[in-house]
Amino acid sequence: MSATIRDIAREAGVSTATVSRVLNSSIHVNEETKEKVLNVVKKHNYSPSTIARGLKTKSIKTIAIVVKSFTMLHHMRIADQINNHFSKQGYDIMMFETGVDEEGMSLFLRRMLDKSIDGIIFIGSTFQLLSSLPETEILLESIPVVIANGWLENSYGILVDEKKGAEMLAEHFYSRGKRNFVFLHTSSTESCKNKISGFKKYIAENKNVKGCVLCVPNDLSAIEDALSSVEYDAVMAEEDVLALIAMKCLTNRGLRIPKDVAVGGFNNSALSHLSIPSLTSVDNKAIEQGKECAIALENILSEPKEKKILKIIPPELIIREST
Amino acid sequence: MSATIRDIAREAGVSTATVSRVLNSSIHVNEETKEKVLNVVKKHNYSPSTIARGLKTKSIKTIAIVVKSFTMLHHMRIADQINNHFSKQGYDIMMFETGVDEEGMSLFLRRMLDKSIDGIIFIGSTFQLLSSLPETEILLESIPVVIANGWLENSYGILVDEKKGAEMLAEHFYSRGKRNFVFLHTSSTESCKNKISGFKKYIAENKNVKGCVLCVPNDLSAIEDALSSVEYDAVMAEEDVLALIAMKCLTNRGLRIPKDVAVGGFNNSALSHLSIPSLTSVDNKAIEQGKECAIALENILSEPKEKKILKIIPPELIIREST
DNA sequence: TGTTGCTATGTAACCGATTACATGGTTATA
DNA sequence: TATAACCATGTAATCGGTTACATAGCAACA
Repeated sequence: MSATIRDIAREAGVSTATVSRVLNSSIHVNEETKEKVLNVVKKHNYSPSTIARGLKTKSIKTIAIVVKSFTMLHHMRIADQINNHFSKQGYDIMMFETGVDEEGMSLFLRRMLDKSIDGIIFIGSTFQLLSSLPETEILLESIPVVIANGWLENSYGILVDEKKGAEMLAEHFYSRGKRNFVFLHTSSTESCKNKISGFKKYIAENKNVKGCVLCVPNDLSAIEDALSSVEYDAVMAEEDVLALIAMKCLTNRGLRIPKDVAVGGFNNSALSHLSIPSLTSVDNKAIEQGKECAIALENILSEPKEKKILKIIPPELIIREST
Repeated sequence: MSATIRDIAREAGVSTATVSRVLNSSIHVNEETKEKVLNVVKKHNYSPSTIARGLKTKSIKTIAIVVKSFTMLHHMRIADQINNHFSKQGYDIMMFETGVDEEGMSLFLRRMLDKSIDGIIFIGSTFQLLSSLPETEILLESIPVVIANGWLENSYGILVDEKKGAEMLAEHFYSRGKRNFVFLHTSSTESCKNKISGFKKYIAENKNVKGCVLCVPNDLSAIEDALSSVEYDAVMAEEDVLALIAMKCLTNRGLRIPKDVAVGGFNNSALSHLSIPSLTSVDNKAIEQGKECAIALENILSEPKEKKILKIIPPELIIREST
């Protein structure tokens, strides 16, 4: 259908090697020939087949981004930054949504290997589970890998200090006069565990503060029930959306926010300044994380030796009306 | 690094053709040979290179999804469905985030052509602009294209009847006793224009209803100003997030929702039942749209003749506390 | 027995690029 | 003038698969 390098070569009266040289401008080519070739190229709107090139060069200039779900906004914000960075450099982005079961994951990793993908970025602490898969070792040997919000030996990890974030939020509750905290969560990802450990640490270090951790199913009435079952004056929710749900439950029960109960979440998502009252949230720095991931991967691509690095980004507490 | 078909062939004592046949099970192969080959394949964890195969077969089994931004949740919900559908069939998903300027778009289309991509799905009415680009014609001839929320001649379009949705919401305002509407928007996409035309149609057909359209910059204080400048008892916002912003402004001014002002949005996003009060919204059927897109593309892939079809999905009004 | 047909498999061309190596021409150096 | 060095370009192998065509073995049929 569309022209091949041979067509161009024939029409320009040169060999395919010369056409290739003109296009990749590696070695010097006579100006005249160069121009002649470029004219034919332009005339036919020719652009070399990525696949054919990839077969020889072992690179198809594409980065894989792996997320648990396309609808997790926080992760997509990270992906967005990665895309911005790499599309400027002529890379394409392949996106994978993986279930979290180990079997699906193994299958996925194996598929990854036959595609000559240049690098992989996993987004989300979910992918910590990679460490337990036998395929992971082979993968790490063959393809540069960066993980956002997680870390594996022999890979490059970008983390936000979520434990610290939880401590900051707890500290802030305290400064508002609250003494009886609840940590509310529906998942039990690594990320959530980190937050819980920060929460518990704060409580342990401040004897006049009480606190408990509530794990609830992701369901409005279940959350309502759970929140009615204990006493508290501050709720820390695993994530902004969950914080909004909590706020809704509290408001329904006639409690005033932040007077009766303070509420805080994580991620500083777009929603947090839209709710009424607006939501205090720990910003987990999606944009920075995305940028750092992209830079990290780019470095590995150009300097294949550097690996095994862990970069920790400090979170930031964004105070709004809910506390 | 990893084994090639020749390695497998040698070790199994057969020719590469036989290995290929075993793996693609096209022609019948002797059971014994088949088993022998499969053993070697399993032993080396061999899986054929997608690229090498693609060079010959002109298909790399990947679908491109094109969106304006990864952070547009409504579009990502559609993408999510498409991914679910195609990953089951062994396809990979390449995702592109494009600016909306024509130049970037042209460049993008050209790049698309050298990748032997099996099909493209554009998500969003933004991509209506394709109709004005010269490259589009070539693209449509060479690759199956489906558009969600838009339509081009010679392509397959999946649309939600947004005009109707706006009328439904207006009708609903009316039934709640409201007579003076505002349509609030920040963008001027095709999608938004459709909603406005439904809004205006309703007003034109109901003489005792007044209404105006406010176009505002996407900025909290600008929206606050705009909403203070006119009189109304119902606000229809282009999109749920904008509706939430409007609700926030109204609440700040001491207006009660829905008693003083009713508010409705579009997309029935996850937020809409979390706000206080929860938000009435026109469900634009992201899940159905995604599924229909995937099915449509799959049909085109198997029956290349069928094209030029337009499928219209009816929206659904989800009534909540804000009206 | 000779022809036909079928099955199982091998041989090698091909997909469309890149690139190591070869070549021929020109210029600089001894 | 012979040799080296360099430049511009062509030739052909190569990447790792698929597949049209060839072939060999065997059964069936007239």
